[in-house]
Amino acid sequence: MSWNQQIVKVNNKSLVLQTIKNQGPISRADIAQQLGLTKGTVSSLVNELIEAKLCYETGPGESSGGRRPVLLVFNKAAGYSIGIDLGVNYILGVLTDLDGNIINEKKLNVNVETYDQTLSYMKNIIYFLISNAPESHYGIIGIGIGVPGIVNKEGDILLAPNLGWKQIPLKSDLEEEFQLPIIIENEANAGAYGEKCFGAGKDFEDLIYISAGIGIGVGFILNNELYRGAQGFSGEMGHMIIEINGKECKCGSKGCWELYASEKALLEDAASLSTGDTDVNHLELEYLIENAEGNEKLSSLFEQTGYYLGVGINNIINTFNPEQIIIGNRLAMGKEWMEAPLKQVIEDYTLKQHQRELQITFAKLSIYSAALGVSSYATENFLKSDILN
Amino acid sequence: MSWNQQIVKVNNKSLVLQTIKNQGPISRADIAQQLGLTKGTVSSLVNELIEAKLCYETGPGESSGGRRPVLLVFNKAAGYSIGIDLGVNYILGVLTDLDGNIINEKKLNVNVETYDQTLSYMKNIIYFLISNAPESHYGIIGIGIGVPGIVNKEGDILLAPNLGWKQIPLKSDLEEEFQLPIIIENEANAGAYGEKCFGAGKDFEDLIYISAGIGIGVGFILNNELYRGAQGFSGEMGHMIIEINGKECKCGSKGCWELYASEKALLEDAASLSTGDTDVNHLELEYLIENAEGNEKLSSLFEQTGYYLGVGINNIINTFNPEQIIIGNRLAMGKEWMEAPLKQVIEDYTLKQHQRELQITFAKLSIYSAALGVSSYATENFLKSDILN
DNA sequence: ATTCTTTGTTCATTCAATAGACAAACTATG
DNA sequence: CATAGTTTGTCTATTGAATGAACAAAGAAT
Repeated sequence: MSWNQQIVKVNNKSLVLQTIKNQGPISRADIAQQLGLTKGTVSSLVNELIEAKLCYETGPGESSGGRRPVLLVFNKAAGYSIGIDLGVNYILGVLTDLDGNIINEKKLNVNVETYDQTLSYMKNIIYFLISNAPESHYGIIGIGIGVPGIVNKEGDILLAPNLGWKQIPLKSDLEEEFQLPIIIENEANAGAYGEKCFGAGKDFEDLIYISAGIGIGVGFILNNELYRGAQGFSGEMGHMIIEINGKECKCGSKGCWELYASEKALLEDAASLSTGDTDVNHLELEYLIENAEGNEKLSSLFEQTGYYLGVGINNIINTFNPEQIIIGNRLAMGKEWMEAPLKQVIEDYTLKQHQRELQITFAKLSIYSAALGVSSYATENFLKSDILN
Repeated sequence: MSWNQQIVKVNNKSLVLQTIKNQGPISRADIAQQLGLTKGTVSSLVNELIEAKLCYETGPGESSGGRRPVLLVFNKAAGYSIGIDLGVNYILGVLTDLDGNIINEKKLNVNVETYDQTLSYMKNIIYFLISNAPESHYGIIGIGIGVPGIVNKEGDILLAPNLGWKQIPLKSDLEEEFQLPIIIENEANAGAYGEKCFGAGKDFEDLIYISAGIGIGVGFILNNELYRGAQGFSGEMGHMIIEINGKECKCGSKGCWELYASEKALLEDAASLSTGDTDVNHLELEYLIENAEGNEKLSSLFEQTGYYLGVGINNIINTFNPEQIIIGNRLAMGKEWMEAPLKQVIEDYTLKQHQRELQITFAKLSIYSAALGVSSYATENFLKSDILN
């Protein structure tokens, strides 16, 4: 609520740590100048950070005409974080250091069915990652889970249509099992955060991440922070109406964006192409992408999806005026075919002012966006926690 | 950048002032308990606020079993703020005290034409309000202007289609004239802020204000703050595509929301009703509303507009997961006819989770939303400025 | 009349940042 | 190579904002 000296100290210590983390190796003098603190203050804060094993001194740096500086680096191995991407037909777990480097990973290609079954898969992955983690001062500092569904702020999954789940107390189940800080996040939010921290969105403050998979979800980074909405359900833009009286959607509405621009829509259209070869096994996105070259029907299907993606993105841009749009999740694999028609829609339709200084890119972290996002979120929570006291 | 004792003091003083402003009359002891500060700290901060004329002691309050408290009240007359709503066919100016009460107002019903002409109207209104303002310690503390167009963060109007303006340096022109802090804000943002401070949105943290007039603009209050987008152009949702290959829009796109749900759309449809009575003078919203009763063609036109408004609002809700939607500006006058169909669309189409704990209302401040919003914004800037040092 | 509560002030204490002095370590220069 | 100038990092006295405890004033309760 109110402010006092202790809060000042914690905030300044956190700023010093962030500076070392982002710009290290860096000297005390440089930190002081950048943050506008005195050298003495920085010295004492750094000493506490060193004592807490959050950073350490490395060799001396280059002199710039005087005494050589002692360089400080962030101790990325002070602990390890776990991120899980719970997909519809896979579970991907990563163990990362505090800088977000993947140290270990495990992927299970399983179709999610019952919650109990899936929970046990997840626990196995987590136990595997924990038991193979390197020794460290803080050990495992937290676990983040990205989930394709509607998650409230308490960490319950209210609804995950593509998993067929409802009302799942995932956070408390995992807290009970692991006695560690647990973060449950919508998969699009997780992806947005991942790309913001490590991927295409590194240098941007206002970006929108579009998770185009079986369905479409959207994650918002506004003013450098994830925006979750009043109850935590923001970003369900797959159900934005882009065609009044359009196709009927399972959600009860009509003309929803994801009926036109999702992987599911693409696969259904591909099936109805009925080239005689309607073997359902071939109807996988990977297969379609491989075979689009030279197949005009298929490639124009991708172009159509790109067009429809562009329509929704037009709406997003006019709404948010973001600096950057990142297209991620499985459909991003079709970049080669979709990028041109997508950008054409924006150029033709979107308000000109919004197009200046706007970047539209595809995700850089491929399948790791969401897992790295939640892992990094857990790390950030840890670095802003009581360890600074 | 970094933190120190002075910042702590300013923040605490600001908190004390806000507490007095929102909850006054209140005692020093109550403030201390609420903010978690000691009585001594509050005492000394309050004394400085009294010295700065920002609050004063009023009579003693009721005893709760001991010494009677000295009650403090915010000095709403320490200065006055000016808010201007620049409409397409009117200019409304208000002078408010620091609590947002309207002390004086002046409305000009003029059709905006050239910038120079309009600027001179505005200056006249401002001079009128300034010269008739009561004596006060700080005098006029700032001027806010709400503009129906795209405004950048520097206070230039980049584009105001309904005024026919481009690249107008409004802020610097006014600063030069009045030597006062000037705030230029998009009209929808201004309205959102007004309703948040004084109207339907008082107790909400995440709300969306829909300014449905000739065009449609939208203002976002997210986490209690106005969100403006990367460059300040957020909320241009009138150009959200809700019908692929729909009607052509002047913006270059097709199927834009405001082609279906704005006042302009309604008027055009009404004109094409051609009941023989196509006198253009009658084609004013006020006239249509008055005559809708008993006129089925007209009333169903309003219902249709309500339906289309609902479609866009559905998209907004699924996107933002707000606590509240406020429909404002001129179309809000048609509440009687539009509310039911509008809410029906939401009930039928919007994801059920988002509907819980969601309120959809019409603006409470009627034509004053925007003017009060910018005036209040100027006030807030003043109360968080150097006067606290 | 006495005791207990509550309010608001005062003052010594605490603690984080600051400013400035200083030693150590390095560069540049004649 | 000796000297002067720079840069780094530490140390110490000082500043200033919040704290906590004591206390007087004012009222309630008995």
